[in-house]
Amino acid sequence: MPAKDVITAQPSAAPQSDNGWDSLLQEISHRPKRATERKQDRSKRTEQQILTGALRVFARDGISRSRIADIAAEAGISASTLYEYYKSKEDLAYDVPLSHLAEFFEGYHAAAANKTTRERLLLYLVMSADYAREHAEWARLFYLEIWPSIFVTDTDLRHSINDFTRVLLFLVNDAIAEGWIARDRNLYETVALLTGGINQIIITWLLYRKPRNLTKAGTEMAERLIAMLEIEAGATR
Amino acid sequence: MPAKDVITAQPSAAPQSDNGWDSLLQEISHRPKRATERKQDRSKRTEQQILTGALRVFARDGISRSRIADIAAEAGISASTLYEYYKSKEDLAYDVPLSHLAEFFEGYHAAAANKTTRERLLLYLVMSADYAREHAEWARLFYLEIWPSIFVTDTDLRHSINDFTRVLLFLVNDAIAEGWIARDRNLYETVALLTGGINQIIITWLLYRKPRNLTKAGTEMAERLIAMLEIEAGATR
DNA sequence: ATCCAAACCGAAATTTCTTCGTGAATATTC
DNA sequence: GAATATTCACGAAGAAATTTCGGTTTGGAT
Repeated sequence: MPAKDVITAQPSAAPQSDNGWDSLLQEISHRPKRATERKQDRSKRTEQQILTGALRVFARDGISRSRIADIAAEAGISASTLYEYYKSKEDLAYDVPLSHLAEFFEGYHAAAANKTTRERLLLYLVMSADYAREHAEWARLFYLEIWPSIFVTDTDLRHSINDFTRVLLFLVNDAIAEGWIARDRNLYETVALLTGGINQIIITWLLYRKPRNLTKAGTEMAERLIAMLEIEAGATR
Repeated sequence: MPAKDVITAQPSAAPQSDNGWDSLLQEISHRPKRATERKQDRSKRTEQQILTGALRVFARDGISRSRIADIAAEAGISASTLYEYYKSKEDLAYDVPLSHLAEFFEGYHAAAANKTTRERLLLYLVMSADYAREHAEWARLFYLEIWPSIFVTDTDLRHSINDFTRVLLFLVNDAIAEGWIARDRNLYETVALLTGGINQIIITWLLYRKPRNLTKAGTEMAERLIAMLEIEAGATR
């Protein structure tokens, strides 16, 4: 079944291509962890402590200023032991956000079940903002350092970042098929608009703690964006 | 004259408060350079060569991976000499984008003269994208490393980044006064929408070179954003 | 031409990341 | 449950980069 079918499918009240949806979210929230799994319980614990400590230190000092020695101390191990787990500081930095991303997608997948496309889109934007608020350290690392970094070539991470966009692409596609987002607008431009709008709110909050209430602001922005797209579709119909 | 006047002023065909506009752009495009000016011609040349070399190396390798020795080599000086000019690598990284920013604001100020608020807003967004295209190395450094960095405390740079938003705030304020942007919408949310939309296009271009034609995509996005705001204002009037 | 400050550089110090050899802890096999 | 193998941990040494320091050269005013 060519991907084009998603675009040319018939509009319907319930979101079409639910199979595509579930398999997409399935794939996204269960991306394989690293190939080499830890053998002993002790080291699974240590691995978790490294990730926790690294997240705290990276978020506090930024990747560049963070010191391996500090992270190791947070994790209660020596610096050299850390190299048994990650081959470099960069490698560690790029692994830290992955588990949170999977968690987000998993939570979203569950919350979006049995919803219309419009509700799913709204929920996605709202949950993005809300997850950033709930996991501010992670959000700092992810939105301010990882996402914009052109040097993220680590494939797992790059995939996960692209997944963020893929979900939106899927939903906007459905919305176009359902007729409430303008068909004659560039698909990627619409996605950029949605991503940009919500991310800008998140980034501003991370940098300046304004707006005070990120959940409220994210919801407002999400509702406004969707309403605008609907009006636009109506105006050009 | 309190700042509120900008908000409560009468709508008019030509943009009101042109004095405020000119003094804002004036201030923005002529932020003071560093306090200690170089004394000899030779070192003014060297300073320029450092900035040029640093921009190239930072854009190519990223701030973190860039080496002072490489930058010094590009500038044709020894590494230790570089420390006569900048007290650290970070310091240098944060100084590099400043002159380009001033140049952008200066160019915009000239281009925006004798235009309506709507034209000015459109021009601002379009020129932002276009300037990034024309100065891709600078844009990489600025949009992907500097802007999102929470650790930019260097006041000059922080000011300049905020200036980017201040111009939009000013224009949206005028547009609200003129009645073509909804008054009942949060001002900062509208600015976030504009900034986010256009930045997302720029960032995607920097990361993936898509869309191919950034100027065209930026123009499309800018026109769409403004049209949406106008429709929104009409719908809620 | 002389003098002084500014600019420059090589070498050394410092800081941080990373590797390596070895010993301790844990799991597996008999 | 002892012997063996594997995994995990660490201190010390090595490597790579930033930054400092002392002394030399250069530019420009007098």
